[in-house]
Amino acid sequence: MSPLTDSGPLRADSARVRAQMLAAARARIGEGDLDLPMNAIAKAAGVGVGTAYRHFPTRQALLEALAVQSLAALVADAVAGAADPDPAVGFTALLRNGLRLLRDDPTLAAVLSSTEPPCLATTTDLNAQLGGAVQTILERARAEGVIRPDVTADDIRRLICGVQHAVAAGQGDDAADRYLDILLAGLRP
Amino acid sequence: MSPLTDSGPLRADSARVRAQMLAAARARIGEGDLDLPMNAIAKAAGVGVGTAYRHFPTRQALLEALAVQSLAALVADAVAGAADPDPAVGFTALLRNGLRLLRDDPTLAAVLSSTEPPCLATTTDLNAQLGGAVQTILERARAEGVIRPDVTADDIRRLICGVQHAVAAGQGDDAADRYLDILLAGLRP
DNA sequence: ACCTGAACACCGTTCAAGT
DNA sequence: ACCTGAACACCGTTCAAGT
Repeated sequence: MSPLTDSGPLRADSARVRAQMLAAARARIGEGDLDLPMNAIAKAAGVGVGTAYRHFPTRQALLEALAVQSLAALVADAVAGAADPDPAVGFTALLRNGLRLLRDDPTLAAVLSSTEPPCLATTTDLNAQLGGAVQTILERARAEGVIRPDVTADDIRRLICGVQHAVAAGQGDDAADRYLDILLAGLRP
Repeated sequence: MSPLTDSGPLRADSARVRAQMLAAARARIGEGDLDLPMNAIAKAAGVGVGTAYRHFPTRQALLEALAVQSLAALVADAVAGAADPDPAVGFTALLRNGLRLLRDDPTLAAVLSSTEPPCLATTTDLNAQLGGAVQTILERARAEGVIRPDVTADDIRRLICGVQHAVAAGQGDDAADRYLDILLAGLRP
């Protein structure tokens, strides 16, 4: 069973290698270093480069594996938002939570704003779940008349990534809340 | 006179090398290749790598040199917008023109959304001119009551780069106009 | 079967040697 | 003075050889 199928349990040592690589990559990212040299990560994880490539054939695959946690959290938030009694509250909560997750995890921003199709089936699944939940939120908000009628789930994904980009294009100031507010105001009908 | 001072005329051959490098870099970018390998550009321009580095000590310097045209055009647009009889018109024209220039020139996006200070004095100058003109536009629009009072020139820079990012995070669709509209609506008081 | 790491190609950057 | 390109360090990626 290849790790690439990402279905079924891995052998114990394979899972260990995978975890060590992810930990090494996260350590690098934690130090602000956003690019992930395969050679360096393999060495830090104590495995040969070939083994590293067997687990993550491309840097994008590694990036997606790192982002799975945050992406799953975002899906959970979106599902919760879709079930909120007040559609407007669910909608604003989605944007607020999304922006927070994007700020806390740079790999999520990389995965969410990528134009390429995902490497991992898990990412594809989570993306689909996210799209479904966001669409539900939008339909309910639209029925309530609290958002522009022409906004799609894909628009929301792109716009929230754009706001994150704007927030990141400055020093650690109070921009996040203000920009989120501007986006919310702009999305009202 | 070193080319790095970017003041005063260059010797004829130096100017030729510079132009050849910029042309080679633009050719690469034109093919969608956004990173600029110094070795490859030096070879394409027919000069040694050392000479390439004397002209552009870092890739950021090369990027800024490529962006100067677009940045100057944006400054001109902003100055024109600041002189518009109708502050609201000047303001919307600024955002519209800015987004168009960002879409047409990927190097402008790289330079405008960079958090690092510029390499070239020219970039610093143009940035300052741009900031001044945008601030004038904002003050006039604020006096007219057509924008939120707390929006700064830096916010505008970051937000327009964010919208560009959102536009770029999709296929060639009609997103640019819609996202610009959302931003404009969000910026109203 | 799986893992290793030498090996090849490539890019950034410097600097001794040329003119 | 200025230019050249060999040279060194580094990273991506593959694959023959080991276990």
